Amino acid sequence: MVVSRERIVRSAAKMFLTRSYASVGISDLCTAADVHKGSFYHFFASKAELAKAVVDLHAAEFDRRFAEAKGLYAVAGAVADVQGAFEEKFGRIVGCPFGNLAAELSTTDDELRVHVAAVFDRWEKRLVAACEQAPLRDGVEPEQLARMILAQIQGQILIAKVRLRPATEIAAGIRALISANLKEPG
Amino acid sequence: MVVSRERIVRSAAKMFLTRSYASVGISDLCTAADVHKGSFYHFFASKAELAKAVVDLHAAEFDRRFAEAKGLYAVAGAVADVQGAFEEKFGRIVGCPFGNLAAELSTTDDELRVHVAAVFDRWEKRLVAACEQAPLRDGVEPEQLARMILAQIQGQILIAKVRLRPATEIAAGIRALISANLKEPG
DNA sequence: CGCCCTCTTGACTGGTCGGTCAACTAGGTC
DNA sequence: GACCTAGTTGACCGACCAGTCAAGAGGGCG
Repeated sequence: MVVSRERIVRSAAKMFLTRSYASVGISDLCTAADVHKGSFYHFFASKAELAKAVVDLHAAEFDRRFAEAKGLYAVAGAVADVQGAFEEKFGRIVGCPFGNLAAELSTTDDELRVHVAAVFDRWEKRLVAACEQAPLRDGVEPEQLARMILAQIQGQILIAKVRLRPATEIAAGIRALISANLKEPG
Repeated sequence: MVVSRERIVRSAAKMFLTRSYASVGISDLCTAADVHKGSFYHFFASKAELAKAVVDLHAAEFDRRFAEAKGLYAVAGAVADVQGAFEEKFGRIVGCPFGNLAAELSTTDDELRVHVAAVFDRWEKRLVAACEQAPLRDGVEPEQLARMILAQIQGQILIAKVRLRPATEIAAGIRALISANLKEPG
């Protein structure tokens, strides 16, 4: 059934977020997903392949949320919503699913690195589009601002994770960056 | 001798940067540091203790660099210098030593998380001081801007690592953030 | 019924992991 | 010389790791 594969990916997504990639063993994972080892390797050639599938799962979820968000501030809101949902589910900020995996694996698993890079590229493109439609202050380039917003999102999330700060603080930082670059801070 | 302990920490710092914490085994490490396992455990109670020592090593290096940097733009320059040095040494952006370890371990090793959080706190305090002496645009709070700069640094480094971009791009993002919040962009 | 195919089961493997240990060396001190 | 301490050596440990595999279950289809 499709169900088993999905259970595996969803369990992995949860466990990679609350622990880390390396600290989750295939056996742990199979127990959590109520699946046996052989089944796991029926669906995935390796643990690394699973990581890519987890990225795809999160990317699909993010795509859905971002499609609804119109305007720069809505992007900040979408990030805050997602992080807030994680916070509620896990009791703390657990980091960005992409950023976490990228930070841990991008030096050792180039395929995953490229996979995450593609997510960031798509994300940035959408930000550029939103920037182009916003009333930016003179001299502010949409591409430059989009990259700054993406970095701000990743940085705020990482710092909130390390400091155990609430998701609301993440959103505040992103909004402040946006308003600093608009003609009429809204 | 003191030399052995130092060789271990320096090797670990290098290997954690170019690979990751989990992917470096104690045996790998001992080989690289030309030390035997027993010696390692003479100096460190566990691998986790080593991680803290590595953070301390990097923190000392950063403190030295930052002490010289006067003014907000100098901070951006200091970050660029450090990342540029890593880039030259390793042939690519390998990430922030603190951010990398924090991202990988802060959910599973609370002591390390606190250790890195302290580094960020000190770093931020210095940024606040620099912001207070800078001609900020009206309505910009030094504390808020300092947190944004810290997040921008971490985010830019992480994204550069994932995308394999040069260190110069990191500096550009940080400088753009600063100039967007100054009265007279320099 | 027999055949195929997808999915499942769980025992198994070889290797690596972090960590332990008892024996040893080398200086310093009295 | 006797003793202490700091550092070194490398064999050793049990646990766990990612990954394998042969056997089977069960549904669809002729």
